[in-house]
Amino acid sequence: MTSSLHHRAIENLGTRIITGDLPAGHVMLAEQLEDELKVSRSVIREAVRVLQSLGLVETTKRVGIRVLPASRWNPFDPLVIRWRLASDARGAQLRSLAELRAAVEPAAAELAAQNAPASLRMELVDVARAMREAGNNGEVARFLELDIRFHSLLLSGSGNEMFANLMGQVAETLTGRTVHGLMPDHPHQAALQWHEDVAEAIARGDAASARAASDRIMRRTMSQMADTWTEQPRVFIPVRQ
Amino acid sequence: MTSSLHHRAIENLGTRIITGDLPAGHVMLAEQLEDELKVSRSVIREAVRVLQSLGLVETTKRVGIRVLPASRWNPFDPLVIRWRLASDARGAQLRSLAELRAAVEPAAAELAAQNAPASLRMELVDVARAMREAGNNGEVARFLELDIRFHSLLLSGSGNEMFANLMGQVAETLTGRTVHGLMPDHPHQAALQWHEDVAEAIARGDAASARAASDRIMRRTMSQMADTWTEQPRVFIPVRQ
DNA sequence: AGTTATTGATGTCTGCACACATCGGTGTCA
DNA sequence: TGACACCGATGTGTGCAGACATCAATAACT
Repeated sequence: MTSSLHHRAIENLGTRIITGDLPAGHVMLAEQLEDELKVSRSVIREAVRVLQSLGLVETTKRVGIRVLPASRWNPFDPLVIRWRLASDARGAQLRSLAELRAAVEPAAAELAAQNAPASLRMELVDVARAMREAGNNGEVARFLELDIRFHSLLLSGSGNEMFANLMGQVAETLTGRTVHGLMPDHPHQAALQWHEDVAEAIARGDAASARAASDRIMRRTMSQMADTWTEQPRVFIPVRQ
Repeated sequence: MTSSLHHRAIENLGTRIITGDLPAGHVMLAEQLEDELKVSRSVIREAVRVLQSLGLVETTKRVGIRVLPASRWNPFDPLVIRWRLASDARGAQLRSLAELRAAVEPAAAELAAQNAPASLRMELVDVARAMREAGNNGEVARFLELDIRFHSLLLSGSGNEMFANLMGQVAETLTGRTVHGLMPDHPHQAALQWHEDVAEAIARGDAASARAASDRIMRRTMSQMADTWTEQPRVFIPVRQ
């Protein structure tokens, strides 16, 4: 099902557009795509419809299927994010996600302290303690698993569905950081403590402390990552008149 | 072109799903939709493909087109946001957007102070000054226009395409707030001053001050709005195992 | 209980008619 | 003679109808 012709057509065109292989302004014809991908019109048409909804292309009668500039892409769409992570812009995408996460997580911690259900608060405390144990024992894989669960619970507990939707992206960045050897085998004691601080503040409903502790975690991760994506070009999206 | 059959089919099904008229778990057949919307199979199929990419439905052979629960919807997609704003969940959607904005704008201000191009910084200062003038003269429409431009410039100047993408939603919330009479004819002097503070801090590259001033604006906005959406039910998205 | 056959829905392909933006030719006017 | 407005030819997306392929849920069978 994942490898239906429709999916493959979307993947093929989406990746080629986002890597810049098909540059903005490039015009394609449906018939030409049929020949190129060796699929029928219906497959192409359905794929183009989806790419259109992602802001990657627009269709005009008598012209064809035109590739849109990056400023028109929907930067929050999971497909777009995945394709960008697999492209040369991987660094810029990771930085954008990290900046978003740094902005959102302290706010999510504050909201979780006010709104999260009791069971979630308790699990958060448990997970934070387990993180310290796994971290001190050098259990890298288990630590990553717990880290992902901690931040997922935090985002979920905010009760803001937009924050919660970032779970997947956060998991991806945490995993990527570990896989690429950017995480020490034994996490810093301060970071472990801050995780426990966040969990306990949320458990007792202390919104300000939860935000402050989460903010410390985010500032630390940002300063750790900062040098890895230096000189990634920034994309300035023009303001519509 | 906006009223193509394809587009209308998406709107029809999308709104009905998001209002709950078509509840999660509800199963439809493509043939039945053809009769209902009086369009051909290709239109239905292309519309369903797009709704599938938004996480609103899934298709299964031998079963049909199944409506997915709200936890599967992509809360960042412009269509989903628009449909939610037009539904009973309007209050909850506005709150989510406000919370996201409150988290993002101070971060955007900080980044803009570090990265924004010079011309943008200068325009930001001009707009902030014009806001004070329009505000003091009770020019509501012009003030709204300038307010939208100010916050758009801020988000754009961050150099983070995800932040910049929120321009549209911010414009919508600011407009909605004015239209619904939640804005006083003469904005508070403190708020006007904070806007100038943000602009001037960005202009001189003072990231910390820019964030602090933006944070004051956001906290004030949030406390103003808080009582309008009291007791809007929160949606907790479960953490995937 | 486990295996196989049936069934019914989506997936894919194809030929056709239509709408309409663009381009080039034609004719008019200065 | 040159510039410009008009108008029809052309080509491409949009929409329609019908066919066959595929595959998973269900029923039938051993």
